[in-house]
Amino acid sequence: MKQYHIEWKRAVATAVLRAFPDSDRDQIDRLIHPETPPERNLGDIAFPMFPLARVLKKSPQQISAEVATVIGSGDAGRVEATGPYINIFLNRPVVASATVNAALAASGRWGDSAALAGRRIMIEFSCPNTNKPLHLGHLRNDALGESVARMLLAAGATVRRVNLINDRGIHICKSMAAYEQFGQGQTPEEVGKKSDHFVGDYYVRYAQWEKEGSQAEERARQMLQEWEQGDAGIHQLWERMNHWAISGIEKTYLRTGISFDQVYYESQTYLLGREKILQGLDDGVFTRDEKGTVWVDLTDIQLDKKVLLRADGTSLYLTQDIGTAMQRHDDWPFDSLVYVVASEQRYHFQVLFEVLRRLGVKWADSLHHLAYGMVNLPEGKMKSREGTVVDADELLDQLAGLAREEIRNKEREEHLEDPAITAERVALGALHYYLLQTSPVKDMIFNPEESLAFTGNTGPYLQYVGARVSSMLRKEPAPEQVEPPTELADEEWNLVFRVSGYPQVVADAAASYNPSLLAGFLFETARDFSRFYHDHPIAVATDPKVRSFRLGLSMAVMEVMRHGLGLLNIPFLESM
RNA sequence: GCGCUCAUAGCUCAGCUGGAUAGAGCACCGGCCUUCUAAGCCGGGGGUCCCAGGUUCGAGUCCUGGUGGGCGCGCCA
Repeated sequence: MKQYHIEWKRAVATAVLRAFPDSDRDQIDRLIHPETPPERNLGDIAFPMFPLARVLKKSPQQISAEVATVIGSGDAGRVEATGPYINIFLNRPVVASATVNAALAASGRWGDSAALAGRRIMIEFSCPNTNKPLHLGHLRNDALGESVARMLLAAGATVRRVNLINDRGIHICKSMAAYEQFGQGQTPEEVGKKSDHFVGDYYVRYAQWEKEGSQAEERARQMLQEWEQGDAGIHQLWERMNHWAISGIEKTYLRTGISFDQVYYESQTYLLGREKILQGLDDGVFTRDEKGTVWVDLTDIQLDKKVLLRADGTSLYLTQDIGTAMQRHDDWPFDSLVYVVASEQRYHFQVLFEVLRRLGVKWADSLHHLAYGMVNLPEGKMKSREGTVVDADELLDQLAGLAREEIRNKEREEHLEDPAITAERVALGALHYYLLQTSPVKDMIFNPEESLAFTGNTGPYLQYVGARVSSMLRKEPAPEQVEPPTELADEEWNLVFRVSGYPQVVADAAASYNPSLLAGFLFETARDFSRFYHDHPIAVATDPKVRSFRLGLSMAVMEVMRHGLGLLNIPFLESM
């Protein structure tokens, strides 16, 4: 649709110049912008004339009337002055066939663009701890990271997904200490438990143990020291339990369609950064106090004083992040690095980026923190201590179970190759749509009942529309290309608009790292199609020319749905 | 206390760079399956867009100041 906007803006600007020969072309260009009229019967593209009123010293109504007369209507479209607006009615049959044919010719790639071509973008997300399984918060992080990565790819960028596994530190030692104390050498296989949950149970057990006495904390701290000193026995235990945790988490990734191009481990990166800080100290960017602690003073930009290195020379979270950022840029020089991390860490990233800037890192301004809000429950915050944390695997099981039941209730089992697989995909669609429909910056309330609903503005609704189109096109395949129809109903024209505007929506959503823009667009597209499907015969239309066009249009819509759902990591279903 | 962030229908959320009567889903009420999958479609009620100023031809959208919620302000990560 963008092309039509540009074409018509040019036409309107030219007409303004002709109607008002004294006006300035550049100024006119700046003052007019294409918009979409609130209602279809007002036109397809609108140009408000308010901004011109001042420079042309005439009322917007007069201007639009005069300009509309100058442009006149032609094959490309009809022009109408409505009050202060110039409204354009496009030539529906011409635009419709051009749009549908472009989408069909793209053979599954309609929506891809070169908007971010040539840009190398690294995106970090997930970053789990190896002491417990993934929970609902991780699912939002993963959904966002994966979806943004896919959108960036579609917009033409070269993308590298990275994960940073938090596999060391006192919290990891806690589950290790509890296992040492109570585990009796058992393995997840022996007790028949998913291995990350097995590890997580000991993390929970540790909390109990800690309440019972002071031994627990002492042992955990001691363990951390032993680990850092390279104690063989502790490292063996550490590796064993990390393996359980990570392999379990990877199963969840596999199940939810999450993947990475490179995985970093904190145990291998936590020492990085120290040298860079010392370098900065030499360069006078940082200061060292009498105790030997290295500081950075950011009070001049309204931030705080922060410690970069402890007096004993050991690193902190911040130190480590400085190191990993540099390491990553060495590993894979990027134009931009996006960190998908909860918004509670905003301050940390401000400091991190500023410290890198002061270290003279040229690409410091290319770093971006994609901060997303918390996931809360209707009754309030998730609290691990109160056991209200929603476990990722359990949630997926629950969703899949309900989807399975729904399939049974609708008597769809005999229509499906494997109802269990379909149920799993519906569950994933419900979850990902639910998590991505809200703007990332906002906190969201995860209402379990609502997330399990399969009607209305939900992932399964989008999947259902896709399945119905697929089913129809299986019975009556679409033509490879369509002829301009003699006329178009509003329901068809709405869909042409959707198909036409889709690549721009993907590019915008990618550039703003915001999958919710795409989610909203796909829902509206699905709704428009449902209405079209309800109101007009498609495969069963009697007029072969009408049938052919509608099948082509349906195919184009299906391509949009398939492509778009893919970007949201929602399985497209041929049948459900 | 300081900083960041959010505030739109009973509930959950949209509202693109300020533009024509503020939208959706859920819930509630009422219609539509001998017809391409009813996980659907259509209709109805329901809103001082937190408050007060300001900028503008025009503000849910931008600015300032409040109010309320969330988060942050560790030599934790």
